[in-house]
Amino acid sequence: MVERPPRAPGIADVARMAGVSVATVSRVLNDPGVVSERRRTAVQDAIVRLGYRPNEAARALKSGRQKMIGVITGNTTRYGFASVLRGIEEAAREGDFLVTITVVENGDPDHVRSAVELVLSQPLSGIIGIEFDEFVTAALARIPATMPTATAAMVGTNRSGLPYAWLDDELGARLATEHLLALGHRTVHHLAVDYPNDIGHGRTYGYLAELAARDAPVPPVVATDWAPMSARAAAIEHLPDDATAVFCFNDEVAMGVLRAMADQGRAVPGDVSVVGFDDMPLAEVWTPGLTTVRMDFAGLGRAAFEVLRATMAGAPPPTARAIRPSLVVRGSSGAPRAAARP
Amino acid sequence: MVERPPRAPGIADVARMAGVSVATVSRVLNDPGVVSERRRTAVQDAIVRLGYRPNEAARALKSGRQKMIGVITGNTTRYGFASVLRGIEEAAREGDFLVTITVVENGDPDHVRSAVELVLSQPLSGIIGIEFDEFVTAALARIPATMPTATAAMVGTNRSGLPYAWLDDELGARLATEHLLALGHRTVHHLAVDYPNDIGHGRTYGYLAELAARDAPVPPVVATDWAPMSARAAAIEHLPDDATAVFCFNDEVAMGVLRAMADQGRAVPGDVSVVGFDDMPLAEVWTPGLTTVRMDFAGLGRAAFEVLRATMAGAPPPTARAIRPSLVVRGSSGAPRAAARP
DNA sequence: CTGAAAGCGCTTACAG
DNA sequence: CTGAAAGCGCTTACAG
Repeated sequence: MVERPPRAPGIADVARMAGVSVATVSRVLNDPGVVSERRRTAVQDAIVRLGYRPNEAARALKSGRQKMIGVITGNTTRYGFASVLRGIEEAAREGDFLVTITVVENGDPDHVRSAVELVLSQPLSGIIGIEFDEFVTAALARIPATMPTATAAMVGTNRSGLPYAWLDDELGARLATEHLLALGHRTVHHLAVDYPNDIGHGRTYGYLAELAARDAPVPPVVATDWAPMSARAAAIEHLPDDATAVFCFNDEVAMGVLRAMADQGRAVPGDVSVVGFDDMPLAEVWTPGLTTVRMDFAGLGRAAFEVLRATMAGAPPPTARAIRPSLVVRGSSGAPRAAARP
Repeated sequence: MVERPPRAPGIADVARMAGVSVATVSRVLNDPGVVSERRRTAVQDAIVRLGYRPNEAARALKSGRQKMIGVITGNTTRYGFASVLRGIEEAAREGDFLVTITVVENGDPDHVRSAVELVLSQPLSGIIGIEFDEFVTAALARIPATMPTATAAMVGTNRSGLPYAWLDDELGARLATEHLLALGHRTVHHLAVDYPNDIGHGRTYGYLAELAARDAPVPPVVATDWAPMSARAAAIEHLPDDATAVFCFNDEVAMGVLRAMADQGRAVPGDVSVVGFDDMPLAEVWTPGLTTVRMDFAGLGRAAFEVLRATMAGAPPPTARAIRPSLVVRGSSGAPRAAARP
C-alpha cells in the first residue's frame, strides 16, 4: 500500500506547483501542442511529482462522455461470448478505454429494461452488443439513437440493424459439410440449436445450402438445446441408425453427440463421423480429436471495437467487417466404411 | 429507436415541471422519506413523464464515488475466472452496481501498472480482485489503501492480505483423495499445475495431507501447465505404468490425462481411475463421465461482493467467507482391478 | 420539510 | 500562447 495524501491531487494542485493556471494544465493534458515548451515541461514535472491522475468523472461531466464502453452480452461463461468479450477488452484497453459489462440472459422485459437502465446511467462513450441471440437484440433496441453503438454478430443474428462486425458462420458450415461430403458420405445429418426459429442461424443455412449445391439428400434437422447432455439425448432419439456423418451446431453439441455414440457403441469415425463448430480449446483434447470449424471470436471482438471507434469518431456508417472461419480436421471425421460406392 | 430530445432531461427540468427546487428533487432521489408526500409524488410523476435518469458522472463528482465496482481478473476465458466474474456481476447488478473489468494476465510491470491506472482513473466504489494467481496479486498491491477492496481466493492464493471470500480447495482435494483411497487404491498420483512454487495450491496441499493422514505412499508430484495437451504429455511421460489412481489439478488437466490413457490403450476406470477438480460443465459429458470436485465459483463471486459491500459500508474488517466444495462421483473412478488385497 | 447557494474537478469559449 | 470565468448535473450543509 502506497501512502497517499487524504485527498487525491487535483488539477489545481498541479497548477499551483507548476506556477500556471488550471487552464494551462488542462491544455497540457488534452492538447499539449498549444502550450509553450517551458510550461508544458513544468506541468508534466508537477504531474509526475504529485502523482496526479485526472478525475474521469469530472471529465465526463463536462464532455458528457467517459473513456468507457459498455458491453451488453449473454452469459459470459459460454465460450463464444467470453472470447468476444476478451477481444473487446484487449482492444479497448489498448485504446485506453475501460469496459463495463452487463449480462442479459433472458427476454423478461423487466430484466432487459433494468439492465439497459443500469448501463445508460453511465456517461459511456459507446456500447457494443454481442448480438448472438434475441435477448441482446431486445436490449439493444432500447438504446437511444444518440449513443454510438456497434454489434458483434454472426450471419442472421444482427437483427438490431446497427453497424456491425461479423463472423461468417454460414461459410464455415459449408466448409464442414463439404468436407464430410468429399470424404464420401452420401449425406450429412445436422443437430441444430434453436431451430426452427425466426432468426435462423447461418451455420444451419450454410449446411442446407451446401447439401443443395451438391445434390445430397436433405435429412430432417434434429433440434436440440445448448446443453451437451440434451444433444446426447437428441442424438440417441432422433439420429437414424444409418447416419454416417453428423455436422453439429457447435462443439458442445458435438461433444454430446460423441458421448451418445460412445454410449451406443458406435465408433467415431469408423461408424460415424462427427464435426463440431467453434474450435473451443477442449475440441482437440477430446477422444478422438474433434474436427471442427475455427471461429475467431477474439478477432470478432476486436473488429467490433474498431467499428464502434469509427462510429464514435462520427465516421460515415462503417462497413461491416467479416471474419473468415476455417476448417480444422482432426480425428473425428473420416471416410464412411462403405466408401467405395459409385 | 425511441425519439429523444437533443439533451437528456436534468434535475432542473424535473424541478421545473414539478414546481419545486432542485434540492427537493435530489432529496426525492436520495432520501425520499424527508420530503412531504405531495411534493414527492409531484417529483416522481415528473421523473416518469420526462424519462429522467440521473447522471452518474455528476453524482460521482460530488460524492467521489460511483455506483460501479472494478474487477481485476485473469483471463476471463478460463472457466474459474469466468464463473466468479459471473457471480460478481449478478450480485452487483442486483445491488444496482455496474461492473468494470480489467484483465491482468502476466507479470510485466508496465502491463500491471497501466491496467491499474486505467481502473483507478474511474471514481469506483470499490474493487474486487479474483486472486487466483500472482499477477492479480501484483495488481492489487498497487491499489491505494483508501479504496475499498475485497478478494475472491482459494487456499493460499490470497497473498494481498485484503478482506476476502474463499473456496476451500484444500478440503476438496482431501475429499477426492479420500474417495480414491476408499475405493481400494494403494495410493494416488497427482498432476499439479504451477508446482512447486512459493504460492502453493490448496488442492495440492490437501492431496498431500490426505495421503499422509492415511499413511499412503507419496509418489512424486507430476508437474504440468494449464494446457490439457501438456497434461497429456506429462501423463504419458511421467505417470508410472503401475499407477491405478490419478487426482488432477483441475478438469482440463484431467481431460488431458483421459486423452493420454485413451492414446495408450489404458482403460478408465478399469486400469486407472481419474479424478478432476472444478466440475466444469463438460466434465459430465466426457466419456466416461469425470469424477470431480464441484467448486461453486459463482457463489464465490457473490460472497466476494458481500465482503466488498461490508468494506464499503465501513463495517469492521469483514470475516472471510468460506465456500465448501463437494465431491461428484461419476464414471471415471472405480475400484482397482486387484482391489481384493489386504 | 424546503430553498438558495456553494462546490465537486474538470473543459472551453472568450479575451487578451 | 495564456488566464479568468462560466458551467457540466448533481449533493449537501446552512438557514429558515
